[in-house]
Amino acid sequence: MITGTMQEKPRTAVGRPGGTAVAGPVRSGPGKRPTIEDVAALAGVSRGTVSRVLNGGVHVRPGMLARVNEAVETLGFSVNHAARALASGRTGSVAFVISERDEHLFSDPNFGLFVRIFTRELRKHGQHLLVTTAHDYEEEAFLGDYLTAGHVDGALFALPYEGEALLDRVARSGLPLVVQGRPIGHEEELSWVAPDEEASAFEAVRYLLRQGRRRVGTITGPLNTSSGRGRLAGYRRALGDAYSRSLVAEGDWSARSGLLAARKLLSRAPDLDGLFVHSDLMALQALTVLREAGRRVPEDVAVVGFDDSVAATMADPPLTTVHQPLERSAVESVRVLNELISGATSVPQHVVLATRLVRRRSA
Amino acid sequence: MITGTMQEKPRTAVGRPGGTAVAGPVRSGPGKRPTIEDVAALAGVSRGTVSRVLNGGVHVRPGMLARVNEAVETLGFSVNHAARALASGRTGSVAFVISERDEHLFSDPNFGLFVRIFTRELRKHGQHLLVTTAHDYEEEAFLGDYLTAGHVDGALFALPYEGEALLDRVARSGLPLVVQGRPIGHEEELSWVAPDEEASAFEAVRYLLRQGRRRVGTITGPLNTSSGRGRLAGYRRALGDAYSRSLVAEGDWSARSGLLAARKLLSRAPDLDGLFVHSDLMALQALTVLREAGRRVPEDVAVVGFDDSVAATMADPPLTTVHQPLERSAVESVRVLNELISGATSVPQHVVLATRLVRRRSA
DNA sequence: GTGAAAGCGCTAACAG
DNA sequence: CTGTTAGCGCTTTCAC
Repeated sequence: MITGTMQEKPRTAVGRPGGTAVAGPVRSGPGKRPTIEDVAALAGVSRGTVSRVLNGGVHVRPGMLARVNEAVETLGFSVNHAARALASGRTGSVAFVISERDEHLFSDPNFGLFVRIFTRELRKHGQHLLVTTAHDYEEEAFLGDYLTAGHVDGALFALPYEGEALLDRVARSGLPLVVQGRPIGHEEELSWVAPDEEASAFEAVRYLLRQGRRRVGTITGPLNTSSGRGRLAGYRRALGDAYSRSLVAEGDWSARSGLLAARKLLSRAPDLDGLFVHSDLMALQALTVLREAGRRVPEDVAVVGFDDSVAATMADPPLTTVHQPLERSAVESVRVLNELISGATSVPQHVVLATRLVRRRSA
Repeated sequence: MITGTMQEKPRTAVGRPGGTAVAGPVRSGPGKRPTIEDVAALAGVSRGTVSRVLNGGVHVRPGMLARVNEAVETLGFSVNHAARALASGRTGSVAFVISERDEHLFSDPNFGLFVRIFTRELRKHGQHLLVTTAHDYEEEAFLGDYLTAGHVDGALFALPYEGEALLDRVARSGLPLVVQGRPIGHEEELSWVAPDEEASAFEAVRYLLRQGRRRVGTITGPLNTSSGRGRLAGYRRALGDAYSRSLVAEGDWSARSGLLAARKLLSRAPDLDGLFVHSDLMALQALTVLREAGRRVPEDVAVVGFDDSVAATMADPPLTTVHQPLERSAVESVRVLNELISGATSVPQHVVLATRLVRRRSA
């Protein structure tokens, strides 16, 4: 229930008529940014020399260098990006492209990690990271305009779903790009970095089987993603003849879907004694369902999750789960992207990273 | 405990030697993007006409327009951003600047909402949103380079903490900018959009007092943010003579800090019968602490949170909380920013938005 | 309406 | 090492 508006005036907009101006460096003209020419004039050198100083100062006498830097300082000069990009053909920035039809990614703790590592790695090459998003078809087209207009030297794509139109378009434009995760339908012609989903799942399920579990179910991620599919494939290979459709329930990474899937599984296979869940978040829900159904974990049902998230350590019981080398993944992505940008490599690169099983109490 | 590496090979990098080339539009030269000149030649018109078509097609005969568009299509042409920006002085993009020393913001559900609304609003003006971040001092300086180099026409700053150096620098560069939340120390000279923190807190606490609560405590946000300070000020004003330092505990928005603060408060003031918490997340922890201490909510202690987050509805009992008009806030920010960019306004704008108390079961 | 031409501010190749 | 110069691709007057 809502009590109503606390404050009657819906908005107060207050312009400040006089007031102190924001302090700033000396400007040559009113509202005009100083150019490299202004710096050259003040330092008493040529435009070329200033440019050299700006680009690392190689082949410049220390004396000149100091004078130029001083002029830059007093003028408050900073390079005009557009001019530099036009002349050099390089922009010095890279986009992290997130096409999120749902809002999954922003609440994903991995997302922040990726941004952090990307930023750090790119900075080593003097590159800036721009996070760009699209939430629907129109925005996707608009973002496509941006990416193909030469704003960036390359793009890092977040885990795509099958048939993502934006990925197609940008790939066709020739912009160097690296995908996080296997891009279904583009495994060959695009570069990507991904954990070994199939092997991870295979090992996780084998681990359960070796403990004598005979009825091992699985709650999958969405099957239009390579993660969901790859993990299901590994599960299936590990189970072999013991595989049965009734042991599989599809989730969509969300907590709610995990809850529903666990219930479905339990009703279809009441003799379930093992469970491999494609994400920790869904696994946590499964734990709740199992408890409510009176099953002990791991005594009655052993559970393995995926992600090695913080939540996994705090679960009751703490979750045995698959750890992905996310940092490594981000680092490799930037490395590959820069090889593509520099032209050091022209063929698509595919990097598969090993995972490891983190054993805790749930299995 | 970690069982070890699942897969021996740490990485598999597979280049694709032959393979099919990525399909793409016709290119004039090898690796060269078509220019406006190529389009002009193909359409049999001048460069100027093509430019006009590209910029809305006003003052161009329909026939020409169609021919040019056709040429654009067959060439797969898209404008070179750098050249356009250099010639026009406008970039068509706006940065959302997030200087997050801790990782708070990315896990904040509000963050995704801001990105979504900003993107939507900017698109109405043909502008792109770039999310940019800095995690430490060096990255902040690097981001400052980016923002002051003319990459963007303006910047939207996420809720800043006191004395944020980046904000200072960018403000001094003259780049149009709007801050989300009152920027402490720059209230006058910068433009900002913020909820009425003081009034919100005042009303929330008065609501508790009107119920006959006499010992109302508060768990604050960090007191180096305007939110924390403003809400504390409103609390204090509402309490009047009943105010006491022992009723105040500072948190930092994190769940853990809420837990600790609630415990501290309860031990310092065992007769507590009301609690105003500056965020729902911290309030949820307080509920747990109160329950563990054997206090019933709301019978023994009435609790009011802040944010009206999803978690508030699912709390036990559902949380009475202050709803902020985040969407409105984002919309206003973009509006003000564009007034600044276009020059329609040259004085700083200050927008204060009303909030409303959402009454549920906890108070 | 349309074409021609003058830059936007910078880099990079070339002399010296 | 440093100055000179020719563009980078586009917008935007200015004539016609």
